[in-house]
Amino acid sequence: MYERKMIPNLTCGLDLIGEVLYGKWKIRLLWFINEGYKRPSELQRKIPDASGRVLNMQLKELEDHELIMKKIYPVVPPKVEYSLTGLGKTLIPVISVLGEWGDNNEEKLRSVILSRFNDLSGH
Amino acid sequence: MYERKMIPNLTCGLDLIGEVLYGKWKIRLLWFINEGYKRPSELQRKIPDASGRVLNMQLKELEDHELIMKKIYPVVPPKVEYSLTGLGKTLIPVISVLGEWGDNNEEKLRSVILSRFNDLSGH
DNA sequence: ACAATAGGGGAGTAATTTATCCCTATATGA
DNA sequence: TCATATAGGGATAAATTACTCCCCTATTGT
Repeated sequence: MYERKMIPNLTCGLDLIGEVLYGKWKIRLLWFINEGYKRPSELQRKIPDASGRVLNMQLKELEDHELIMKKIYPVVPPKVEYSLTGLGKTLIPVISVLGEWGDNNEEKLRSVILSRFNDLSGH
Repeated sequence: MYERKMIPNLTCGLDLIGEVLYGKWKIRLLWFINEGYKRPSELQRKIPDASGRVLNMQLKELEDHELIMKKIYPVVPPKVEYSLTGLGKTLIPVISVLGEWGDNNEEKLRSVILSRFNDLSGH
């Protein structure tokens, strides 16, 4: 397991939210859990670009940060369900704001993001 | 210069905003530019934990993504001023929402973030 | 006997991001 | 003559994140 070597700055609110949301799939995981996709296999099907291994690691971090809860049913084959904690639920409107800004500026953003790639392949 | 090998997914608004805000110092740079700290040396003084080199690279990406504008004065010693574009300005309320969530949950967040570090050093 | 299902984990590696070190240039002031 | 301020960049190292491969558990169904 990887062990961090640098201790993060936690001087302001932006540092704090950054620390818990930074992670390629975390926002999406929170979103889908909020929409009712609770089981790891369901989340995996919603996010096929990520491996199960990686989703699992990010879910673990979300759990450690107390944004989600994990319920393990003692059955075979195993059954697990995630749900948002109180803290996690308060993050949903924040994620909405992010998504809305992206949606509102979709064309412009897609254009500027992709133009950097075109410039690179040009030489 | 590093050249990306994987093309990002840009399927929804969350992908798009993630692409332009992902970067350790970017949100802070936007925030301080909005507060009126326009020159590279001023920004460097506001963010002493980052090297000038790194800030410069992130400023360049913000500029490529058309969130900020760069004005170069042809004087010696050189003078440069950054300012938010129209698109960049619309991001300020979004960043506010992020910061407020962090501020509102400051104690809780600090606690869960740091407890992971304590657990690690425990063995 | 064997595959399928559901969740998980170790080891190793690839991709990416961030940091460090050391240069460039020019004018001003001591 | 030498340090300072100002903005920047190349090369490389370090840190971090994400991925791939292969393994384990136990039960149900074929």
